Amino acid sequence: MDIGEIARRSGVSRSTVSYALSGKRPVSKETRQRIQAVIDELGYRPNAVARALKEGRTRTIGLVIPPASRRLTDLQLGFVASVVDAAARVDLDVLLSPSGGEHDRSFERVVAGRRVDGVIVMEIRLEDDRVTRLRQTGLPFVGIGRTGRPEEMSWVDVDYEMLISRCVHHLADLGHRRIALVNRSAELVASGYGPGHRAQAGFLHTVAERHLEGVQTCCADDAQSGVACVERLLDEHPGLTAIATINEAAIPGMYRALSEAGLTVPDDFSIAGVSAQHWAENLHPPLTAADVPTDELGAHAVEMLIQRIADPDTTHRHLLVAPPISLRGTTGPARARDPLS
Amino acid sequence: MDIGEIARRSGVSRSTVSYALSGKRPVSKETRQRIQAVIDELGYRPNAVARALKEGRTRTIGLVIPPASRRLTDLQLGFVASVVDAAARVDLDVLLSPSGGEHDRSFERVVAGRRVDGVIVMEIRLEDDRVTRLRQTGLPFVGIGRTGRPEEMSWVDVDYEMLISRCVHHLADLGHRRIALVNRSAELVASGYGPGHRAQAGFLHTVAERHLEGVQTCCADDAQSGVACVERLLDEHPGLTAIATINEAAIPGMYRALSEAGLTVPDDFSIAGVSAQHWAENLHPPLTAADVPTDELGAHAVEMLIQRIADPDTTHRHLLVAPPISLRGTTGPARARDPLS
DNA sequence: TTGTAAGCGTTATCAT
DNA sequence: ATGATAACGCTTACAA
Repeated sequence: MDIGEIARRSGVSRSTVSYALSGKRPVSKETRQRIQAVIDELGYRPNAVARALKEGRTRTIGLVIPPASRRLTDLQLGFVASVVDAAARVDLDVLLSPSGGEHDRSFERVVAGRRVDGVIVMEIRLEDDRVTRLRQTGLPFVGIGRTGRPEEMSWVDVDYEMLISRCVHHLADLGHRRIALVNRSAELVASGYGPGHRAQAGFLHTVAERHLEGVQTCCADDAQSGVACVERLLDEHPGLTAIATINEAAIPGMYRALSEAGLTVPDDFSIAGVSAQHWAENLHPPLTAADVPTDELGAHAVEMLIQRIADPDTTHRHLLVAPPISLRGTTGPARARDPLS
Repeated sequence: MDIGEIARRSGVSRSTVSYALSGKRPVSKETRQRIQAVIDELGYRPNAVARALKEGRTRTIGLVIPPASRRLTDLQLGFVASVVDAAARVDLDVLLSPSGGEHDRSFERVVAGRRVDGVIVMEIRLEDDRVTRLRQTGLPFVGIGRTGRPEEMSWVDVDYEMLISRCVHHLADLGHRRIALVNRSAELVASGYGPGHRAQAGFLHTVAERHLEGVQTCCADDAQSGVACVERLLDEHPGLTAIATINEAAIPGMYRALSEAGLTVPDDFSIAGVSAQHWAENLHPPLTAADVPTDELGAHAVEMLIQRIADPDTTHRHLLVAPPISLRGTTGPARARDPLS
């Protein structure tokens, strides 16, 4: 059943049906009602594909997520949820593209095949092939995260440099002198993952500024790795009393390793991080952390994208958030660790 | 730039370009190379929308998820990931539709607008409007979950009835006599959520069979509710020594409430559940649970859907899994609780 | 081996 | 107020 069918049955032309539906030109009340009756009877709905072809837009946005095979972190999930939610609110559909690996067939399909009006890209690297490709095609896009030349694109991002710096300051204020940064996975950081590098930068300059002893390490995004990471840290750096981290997925493991080493948090050891709010709250003990407002960021990304789709030549907009650190249960005054315990 | 542009520049007709691309009819080596050169130079990619209109299929499947606003459980996330993954593997894109609430505009758009070739629906109720609607439209679909008349549709599902029954048997074998079932939220169950009802059925008949004292309760899908739920349970049923549950999101809260009540797991209290494997493993202590193979289920759902798309009239297929219970750290021999402690 | 042309279901520009 | 008709970009009979 197509628009022609409706036209025939209501005794009007196809254009009249189209106009009755869109309201873009006046249609007499009687014909409109007659058409509507037929539509209701047959349950007709315009074919979105045909409309997209004709109109040159799909009313769909692409969301480029990390490959689904490796589990997404809670923060990433928060972004996905908020983008989907914000898009649904303005009647946009979301096409998922799990990309970032090598042969991004899905990415190419979505982007080069013009299946979408614009794209939101997650987990951006300082040098990012997908961004390069998007720029080539001219398809409007917004990053959740930014490249090394951030002026040249629209993005929303978390100010990891600032946040880690604040964490370190906070820990230093509590008297901690030996502090570790637990970063995301080594591969991710090596591949130029922005937050990893910026967290590192924030860590280094604050450690220097406060004359602390800083050690940084990478850790894969899971609890087991968190355990191994902290065990190694405690072993190699007996004087360590605190951790700052952007690796939320590893935190439960850190807790475990600490407690198995006989250390209580926050009495013997402090942890401060960057995380999704509900995640931080639901940990036990609840994590002292900067709560990333994923909802706000995702909604803004969608809004920016819509604007770029409407007018691709507007100047780029940026949103960098540095939420305050919420004091919860994992940071306290430094207490010297007995290297033999 | 369209296929006509490529045709012009290579001095052939548009159909030749199309055939050179699809290989559906032989094209001489020279012309093919000439065409390919032009394509490479201009970076041409066929417009997926036009192709979809012509071919009558979109090479896209819809995935109907619970509204993104209320957080998805780990199990749900596991399904989403595995569907996206399985679809990507066979070059299908996934269009997300957060539906199930009241105003399912997104669902209507996707389904009635024929934006997809088929749909996978999550969180199916015993009576499900979306299933009814899909049946009306004739669009191929597969459920992750099943309605009250499961023969009439294709689905994959977890045998919650069997699994909860096994949990209860396991706990009974360990000597527990007073056992609670912690279900999903009251609204969900009231709305006819299949797993909730089937878990209940399994619980009731096994409790009867083993002559146990069973109490069932609902609990929202979050840690806080888990705390409240267990507090109430301990308060109202002093003899309770074990819980069986399908509410994974509430488990961290249950742990907390138990430990705050001075009860250790599994020495004083046992818990057995149904959950995603990594979730069960990463809890502390790791949860004795039936590990739902989300990967297998998601992949099967996609495979079934592809088959139904290819031949909408094949008989319905079903996959009901009842993974074994993995013994981990949360179940042990019953020990009488001191009602005054 | 290649070209011509119809048609997928819309929307929108002309007419009337 | 309404109708005829030309696109949108592609695939695929049907011809040559």
